[in-house]
Amino acid sequence: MPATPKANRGPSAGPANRAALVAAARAVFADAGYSAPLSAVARRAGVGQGSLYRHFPDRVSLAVAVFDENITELEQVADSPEGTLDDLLDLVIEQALVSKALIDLITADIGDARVEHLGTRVQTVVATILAREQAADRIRAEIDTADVMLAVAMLAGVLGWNPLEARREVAQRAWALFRAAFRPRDDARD
Amino acid sequence: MPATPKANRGPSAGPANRAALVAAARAVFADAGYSAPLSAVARRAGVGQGSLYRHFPDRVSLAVAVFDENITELEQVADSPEGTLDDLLDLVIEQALVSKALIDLITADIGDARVEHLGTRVQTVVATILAREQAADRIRAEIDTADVMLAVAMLAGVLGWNPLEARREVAQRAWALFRAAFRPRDDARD
Amino acid sequence: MPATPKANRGPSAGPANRAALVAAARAVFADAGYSAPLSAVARRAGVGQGSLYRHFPDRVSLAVAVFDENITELEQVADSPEGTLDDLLDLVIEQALVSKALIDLITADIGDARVEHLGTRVQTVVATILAREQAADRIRAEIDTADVMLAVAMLAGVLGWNPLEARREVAQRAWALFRAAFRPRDDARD
Amino acid sequence: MPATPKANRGPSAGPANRAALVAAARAVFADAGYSAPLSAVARRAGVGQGSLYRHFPDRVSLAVAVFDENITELEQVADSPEGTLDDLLDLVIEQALVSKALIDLITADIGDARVEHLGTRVQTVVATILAREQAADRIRAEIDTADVMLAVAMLAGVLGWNPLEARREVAQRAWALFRAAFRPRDDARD
DNA sequence: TATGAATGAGCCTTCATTCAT
DNA sequence: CATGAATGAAGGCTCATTCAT
Repeated sequence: MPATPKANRGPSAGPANRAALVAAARAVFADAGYSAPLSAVARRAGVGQGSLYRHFPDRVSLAVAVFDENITELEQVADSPEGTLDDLLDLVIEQALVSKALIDLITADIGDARVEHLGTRVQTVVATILAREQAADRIRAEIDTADVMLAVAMLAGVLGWNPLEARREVAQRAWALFRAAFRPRDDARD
Repeated sequence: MPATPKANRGPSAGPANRAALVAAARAVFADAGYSAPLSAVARRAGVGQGSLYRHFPDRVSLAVAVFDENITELEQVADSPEGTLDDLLDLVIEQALVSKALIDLITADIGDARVEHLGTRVQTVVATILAREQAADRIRAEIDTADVMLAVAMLAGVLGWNPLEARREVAQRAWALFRAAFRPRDDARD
Repeated sequence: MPATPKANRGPSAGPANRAALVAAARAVFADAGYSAPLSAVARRAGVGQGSLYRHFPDRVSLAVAVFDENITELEQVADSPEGTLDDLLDLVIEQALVSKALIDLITADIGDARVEHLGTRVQTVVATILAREQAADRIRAEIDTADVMLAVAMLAGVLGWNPLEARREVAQRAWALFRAAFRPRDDARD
Repeated sequence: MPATPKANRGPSAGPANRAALVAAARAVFADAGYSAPLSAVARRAGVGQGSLYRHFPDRVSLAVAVFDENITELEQVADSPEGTLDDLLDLVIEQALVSKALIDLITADIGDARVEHLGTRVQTVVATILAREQAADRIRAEIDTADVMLAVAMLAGVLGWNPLEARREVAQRAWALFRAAFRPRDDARD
């Protein structure tokens, strides 16, 4: 005889709720940063706090679910035979807004196994693309995967610190630096 | 309404308290990040909350006091006629732990005039050193201050994300990339 | 980060909590005035601070809930065909303790829409009763609603300033003044 | 060898400081209400906190000093042979802004002996003027000092609750009520 | 299983009061 | 005797987490 347990679509709502939570988290993280209240995520997803906790027991697991989708996109670049480093970076730049939260996630929860798994996947993507670029002699042989990972991380980092309007320009400037650094020695291109 | 005001070393403790607060803030920011509780700073400084607020009315003013010291060190590099970009970067790397919080400060409080003043000072340092390097033909002419600022920012950023043990190596790798990017075209050095 | 969440009687406690909060607020406002700590209200209601804020996001909303009940009582006087100004004033006098806080509320948060709504409701009550009294020729025609509102406000005000024991007498004295002021000119009653 | 104990005009500054504190308190109470921070009073007076506490050990003693001056003005009306109740009320209305804080003082610290002394002085003023008015047959004989005190208190009260712009009108309305209440029965004036 | 209210720890901030100089 | 910094208790508010329904 208590109040009115509003709605309860039952167990069937499970997967739908999960998806709604991930989408809401992506939006909330983008709007309010990685440290936004989790209650805001649940509210935006139209889901109870309890369900949030059931699907994602902690902040990291939620964030990992969000960025899983981002990294899947990156993997598609690697999977496409024509995917270049430029394509990868373009994608990273597009994802920059949410990537800011990704950076925060990585920063805040460096040691977490799930986060490291994310890093490994990115590393695979980078390695694949780098091999392709070096085979085409567009990147000098001395550059290794760690170098490119570092460049990608630094690029994503600065993008996150800059306001939306400045990002395109900052990205171009940074990318020009890295192209110069990666370029074969006798390469005259700019 | 303090029930039992335990002690009061008097106004003479003022300057000492201020210094203790800045030192405590440096340590706390390094340990727990820029968003660490201010109460932890007061506690670590062995100072009442009220005194913290008297000296530094908000988080930014405290952070600015911390980083002021860092930037003063950077300026000494610029002021020394033999100060090179390598010297500057070495210093930034040394400061990296706290610089992480600097980045957070800049990120979080972009619009603040005091923060912008900090940025301007760094920019002056970078411009001075860059001019010296270009005069000595150690950096190609196309590189401008914004490029180097970006490199410094990116370097400081990644260092912050990495665990202490990895920093030296990451710094070397990143710095190698930037040296390659900055190097005059026909320069054969590595 | 609650170390040990002692208890949780569940959502079913909601309505009971709300009622307990209103009752506690009534008591606390009466004891310690309108500016009493809200934490005291939560404590007295036996409810967590968070629940207080969930039910009443700010002090005004809590006060409005308290006074809503008082004004409902006043409205019942207006709704009863035999309700006279004397009845209304009797009620105000009974409510005087809490009415003091009402006055403070009105004083402190004059511009608030919710507070203005409260005022409007009182005004309606007064207008209704005044019309009845004037129809019965017990109050002279020159007196308007604003006059009576003013009298009610002044009465409530002084009552609040006086200690409990003195209130009855003060009320009679004040009411005698207002009766004299409201009385038709040639009325010989006292 | 500590900092620099700025200025210390020595004991001679005592009375001047006291006066400055009272003036500052009047202004601060008017601006920010009776519960304004005492530190604001010291600051506005250009005086150290310690001196404030030396002269006025608590809030009440400071407020009493402020209102002492107000009441002295009221006493001058009583002392002037032509001073009427209208004159008294005019003065109260003029003092209304600060009187709001007076009301708060009386409300908050009812039992305090110093506050009661203030009340006694007002009562004397009222008694003197009332006698004069009744001798001139401008107020009916049944009205006693307590009635007029009550009217003055109620008037001061409402004025305090109303915004500055509305005070003049509210005062007129209230005063019209009281004049009607006080007027000899067969008095046809309005 | 979903819901969403309840809980309470903890942070930020203000201010009365003390006291060394 | 004045100064003004130091102190710390207390109140406002937020939010992660639990749990009855």
